[in-house]
Amino acid sequence: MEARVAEQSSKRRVTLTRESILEAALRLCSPEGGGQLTFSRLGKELGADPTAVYRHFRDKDELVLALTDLTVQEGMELSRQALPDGPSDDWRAWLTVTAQSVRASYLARPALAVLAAARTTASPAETHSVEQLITVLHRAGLPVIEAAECYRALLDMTLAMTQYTAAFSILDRSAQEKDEAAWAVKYGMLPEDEFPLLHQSAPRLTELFRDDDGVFALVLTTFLDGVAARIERARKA
Amino acid sequence: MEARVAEQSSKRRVTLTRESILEAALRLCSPEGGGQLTFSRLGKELGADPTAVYRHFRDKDELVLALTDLTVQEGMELSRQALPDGPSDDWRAWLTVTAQSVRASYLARPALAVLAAARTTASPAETHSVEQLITVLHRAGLPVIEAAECYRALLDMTLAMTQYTAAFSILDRSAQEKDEAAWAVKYGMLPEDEFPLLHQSAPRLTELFRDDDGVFALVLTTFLDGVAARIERARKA
DNA sequence: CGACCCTGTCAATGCCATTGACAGCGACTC
DNA sequence: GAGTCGCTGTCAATGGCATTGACAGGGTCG
Repeated sequence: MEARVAEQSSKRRVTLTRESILEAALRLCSPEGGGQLTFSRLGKELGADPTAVYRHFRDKDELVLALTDLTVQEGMELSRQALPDGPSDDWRAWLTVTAQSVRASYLARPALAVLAAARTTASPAETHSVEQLITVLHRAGLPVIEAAECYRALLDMTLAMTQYTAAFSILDRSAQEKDEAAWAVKYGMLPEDEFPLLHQSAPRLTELFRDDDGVFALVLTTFLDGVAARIERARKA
Repeated sequence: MEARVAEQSSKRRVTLTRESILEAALRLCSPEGGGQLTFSRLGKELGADPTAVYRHFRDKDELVLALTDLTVQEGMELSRQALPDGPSDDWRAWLTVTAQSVRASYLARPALAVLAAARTTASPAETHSVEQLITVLHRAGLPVIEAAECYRALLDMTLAMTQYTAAFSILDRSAQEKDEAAWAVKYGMLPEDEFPLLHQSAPRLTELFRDDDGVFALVLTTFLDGVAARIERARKA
């Protein structure tokens, strides 16, 4: 390694590492990076032949898996910064922050969210966070098993809805507008006498159409209300 | 149209209709039909040239949109059969049945669920069902707007989680097992002293791993508990 | 110094959606 | 009833994609 500088960059052979590839891939997944992850783009981004990546990841699936790991991990990290060190008693804040952090990490890379699809990351990224989360729920009064179930339910729901949002955000403007227009028309034309309630709530529904974050917030708080009910029930028993 | 019979089937020109295409496409989306929707497969299924479909749908997106419409519609239809005619007072049953029906319709065609991704079907399929659903919630004590929000939240959550499940079910066995194995190992090796609660709930968590329906049921009932709390709150005010 | 492996390169394969030119055929016009 | 037009199926071609196998340079280890 004699520091032969990169002036010959034209034909210089680049050296890839697992890390450099992951980094570049994450960049590509973000909207600023183009929002599409393909081998050819990845090759260009790295200044190497697209197929060189295969030396480090068996196939695209493995690459995506590693990326989701990083992303969930980042989300958990993010939530840790926003939360007090030790397990506090404010379970609601814990769950909210965790869910929103994971969601935010994913939404920063919509392309990844779409590819990740069903892959519930196998590595309980940041196991400590998970343990703490369950602890918080348990201290609030939930039996351990039930607390674990809540954690799992919350995470899956969050991932699913986030991926859903991401998929939509990736569509080109035209498709999005097409959807929105159709939606607005349908709700605007509802005969008031046949669908009184729907007609009455139409404005709110159209408003919610493009507001995925709003819908997510809705689902989340309702879910948390459910958890609260569960906790209360457990305490009485 | 002189009933020249199909003995000349080799070079006979098939006539496509929007309906016949949709039908064939739905067939392809089901696991029995191969579980993959592509133009070439669709062409073969119809006995026509793949590109003939373009005469009836501008592109794949339009086709998929029409298919999701049909599917949600079928789900709503299904739920109507399982429910009493007029709006009853058992809002919980209503929401449960609706969610599970829509989910079932989608899961019968995992390939579609994956393609549909973010496309919240623009046509409020079976507007009557929606109106009824909101009515039920409103009669239970929820303000109209809030009832509409609940409907939207429930539907989106259901669609998102279902698509999530579908995506996983489409992976080949090997990938699924890879995930599962990694998962089990991770949870099995957790040091008990560092992660006491996680260690304790590991069996339940691994059990939930492949049980997407179980997780969905969990999310759903928790969500409904939340709705119940909301209703109670609204009644008091 | 030689064998070997790690890793980047290159050319090729096969699937996919999509397009444009063409062709049969029915309907409609004069 | 002949000509014209438009609807719709066919065919060949394009460009993007993941993936594979043969090759090659260069570093390492014996």
